[in-house]
Amino acid sequence: MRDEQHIGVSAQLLAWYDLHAREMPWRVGPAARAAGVRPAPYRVWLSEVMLQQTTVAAVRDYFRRFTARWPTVEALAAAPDEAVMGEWAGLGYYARARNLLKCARVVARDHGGQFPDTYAGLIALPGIGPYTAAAIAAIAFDRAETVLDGNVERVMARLYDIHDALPGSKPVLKDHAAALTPLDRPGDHAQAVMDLGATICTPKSPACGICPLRDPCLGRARGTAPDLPRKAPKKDKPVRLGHVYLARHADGGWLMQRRPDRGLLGGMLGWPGSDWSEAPDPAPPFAAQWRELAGEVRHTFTHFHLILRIHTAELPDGPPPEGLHVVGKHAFRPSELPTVMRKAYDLWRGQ
DNA sequence: AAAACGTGGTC
DNA sequence: TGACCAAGTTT
Repeated sequence: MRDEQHIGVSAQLLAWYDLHAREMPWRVGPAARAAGVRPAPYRVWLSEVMLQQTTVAAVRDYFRRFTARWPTVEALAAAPDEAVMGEWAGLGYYARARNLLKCARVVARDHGGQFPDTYAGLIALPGIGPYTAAAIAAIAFDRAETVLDGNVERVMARLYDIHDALPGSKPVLKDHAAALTPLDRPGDHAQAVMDLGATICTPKSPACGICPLRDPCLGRARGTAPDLPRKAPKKDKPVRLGHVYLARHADGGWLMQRRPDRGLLGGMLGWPGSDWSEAPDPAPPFAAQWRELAGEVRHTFTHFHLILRIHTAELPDGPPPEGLHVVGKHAFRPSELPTVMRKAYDLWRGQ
């Protein structure tokens, strides 16, 4: 339900956004927006997928490189898998890149290169969940859908002083967010709430003094805002060990492995090696005098810490072992490796 | 429904 | 310096 209180809050928010919206490569400027220009659905989709669990600062350059290399969804759909995975390297959550390509190919093949313009049509596509479907529908197609991301959850929990912990409180927070969603400019409203959460209503030490919603905010009035939203405690991360093997040919090529299309770092290029566990068996890809580098790579994934030992040897002539291939000196680009694999290469380079 | 799934910045 | 956190989705 939407009453005068909600209308007042969303008006405040839009007024603030018109003055303080941050420049982003996927946004259209205020003047063009006022003239009714909407961002291309392809660009909205690409940016929203990149922004899943990822900061604006990290996404900017990736977005620019992707749109320069693949300006349309048809161009992206026609790209080889390895090119897209290589361009995504370093951004993390690589299932996003695999689903991005799947989605582009469905849109190109089954929808004539046009993204569906409804929540229901969008959420049926790979890699598009409730948040992203609502975001694209609102921002690209001006539909009055309500987005619920981490920012919106935090802003709603504080604005209405909701003490129930996430994720159980999601439905209540969504109801509040929906009541605020205007029929006019729903896309700008969605981006306004998220910008507010990212710049003013921050997780720690929110800037309530300069917040456009300081008057109606219950959390601020009651002093609870900085401690909201409550969340279930996180589990601690176990430590796992692993070995990787950097085999370099005299001509400068490297022995590498394309990881299987599912699971950790799925679809990405990497070094052959052991499994990652409490007590991994060393697993050199061929028999040789392997030399263990001094030092180690430490890397933290979402759910475990990894300590990686790096081994190196010269790669002999002849066909590579089963499942592996040689990446030539000029084809090898560290920037196309996931970060943990690039760290292993950096350690080798520094020896 | 809970767990898997990356990374870099921040305090 | 290590925990927390970011414009979530999939299984």
